[in-house]
Amino acid sequence: MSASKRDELVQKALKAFYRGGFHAMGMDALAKETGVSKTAMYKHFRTKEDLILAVLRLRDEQFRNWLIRRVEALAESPRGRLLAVFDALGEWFAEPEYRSCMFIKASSEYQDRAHPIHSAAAEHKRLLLGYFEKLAREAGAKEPEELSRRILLIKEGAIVMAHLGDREAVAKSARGAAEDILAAAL
Amino acid sequence: MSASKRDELVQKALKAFYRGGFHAMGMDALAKETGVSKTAMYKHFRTKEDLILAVLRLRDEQFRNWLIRRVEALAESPRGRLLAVFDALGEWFAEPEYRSCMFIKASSEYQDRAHPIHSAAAEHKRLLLGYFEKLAREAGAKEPEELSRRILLIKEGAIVMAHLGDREAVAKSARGAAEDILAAAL
DNA sequence: TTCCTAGTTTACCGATCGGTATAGGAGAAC
DNA sequence: GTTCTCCTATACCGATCGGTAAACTAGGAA
Repeated sequence: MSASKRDELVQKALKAFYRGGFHAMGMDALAKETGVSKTAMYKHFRTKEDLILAVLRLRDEQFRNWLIRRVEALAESPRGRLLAVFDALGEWFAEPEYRSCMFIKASSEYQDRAHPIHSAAAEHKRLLLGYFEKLAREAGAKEPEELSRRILLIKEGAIVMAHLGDREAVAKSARGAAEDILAAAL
Repeated sequence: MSASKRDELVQKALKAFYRGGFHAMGMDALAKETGVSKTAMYKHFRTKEDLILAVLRLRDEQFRNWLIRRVEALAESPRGRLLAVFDALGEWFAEPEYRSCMFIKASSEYQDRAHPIHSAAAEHKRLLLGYFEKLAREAGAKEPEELSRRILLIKEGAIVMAHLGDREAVAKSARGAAEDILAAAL
């Protein structure tokens, strides 16, 4: 089992599902887009669902690594980093390929809370919340748990609205909202 | 063309699409769920897309009417009403049938900004923004446009997170975040 | 050389997709 | 009673769905 080919498939499938949606992207179309034959895909993954779960695992790792790296490059203090989250988001929104959050879309298409895909989406948000909570604690917040929930709320709202409206204005408003919330919480 | 039968179809289709998703809910399954024959459905709507657009029009009207009615019942002052938005949301989240926002899901499945379904979702958010802006203006906000954007941001974030995590905690945090933002904006 | 592995192409499976055609039934209007 | 409207049920269309079977090829190891 060539691990590199498998990873290549997951990476290309990630892009394809991100652009096309999970139900709308069929396995035949996926084979054509990735350049990997259907037979090979089913050698690596028993079902489409398994492939999607692998895609989500990759995306979770990819996104959180990117966000943390970016935030740490943009600001030094914990407080500055909580705000830098929204500068990083602004950069993401400015990419022409931006199409909302893969996990929000996954939970939209697989709504049952018991479904593994829905759970994977929830887990991603939980991990993000953990990072924000760490920053909030370092920043000396009175209630770091509550502050991190509010930061996450604004982040998710920004992602949704950036997909539907003026992306630049959304990033700015989100940062402004975060400033107000930080001012009240520290 | 019996208008009442048509409306009945749209109402039942709304529930079916809300539970099942747009791509996942096929026209045969829809006929079974609504009790309306496929032939009759295609007498009223030329395509599935047309039916979905009618569903979204109904949902927009339904949701905004409900929200405005609820907000006006919960508080008298414009400031209080901006906060009551999140009490109303909390009531919505508590319903067992709650499954996120139909328009967020629509824009997740139809991502192209030029697609009529995506546009309908964007329009719904624009109308909500208008309502919040009116309240912000009445409340005497320095920048009502900016304040309304921030309120909408928190509302959308709350809807997403309520779909993925602890709904009660989300509603509370959203209200708290809105309080901070109102305090800074008025 | 021989064998195994990892991948390919092509074709196929039953089911479902969105959409249509046909025939007929129930009820109101004339 | 007849016609028109609105609906039904059933069957069908070609295309695509997720998934599988079979035969083949290229490369590396024994």
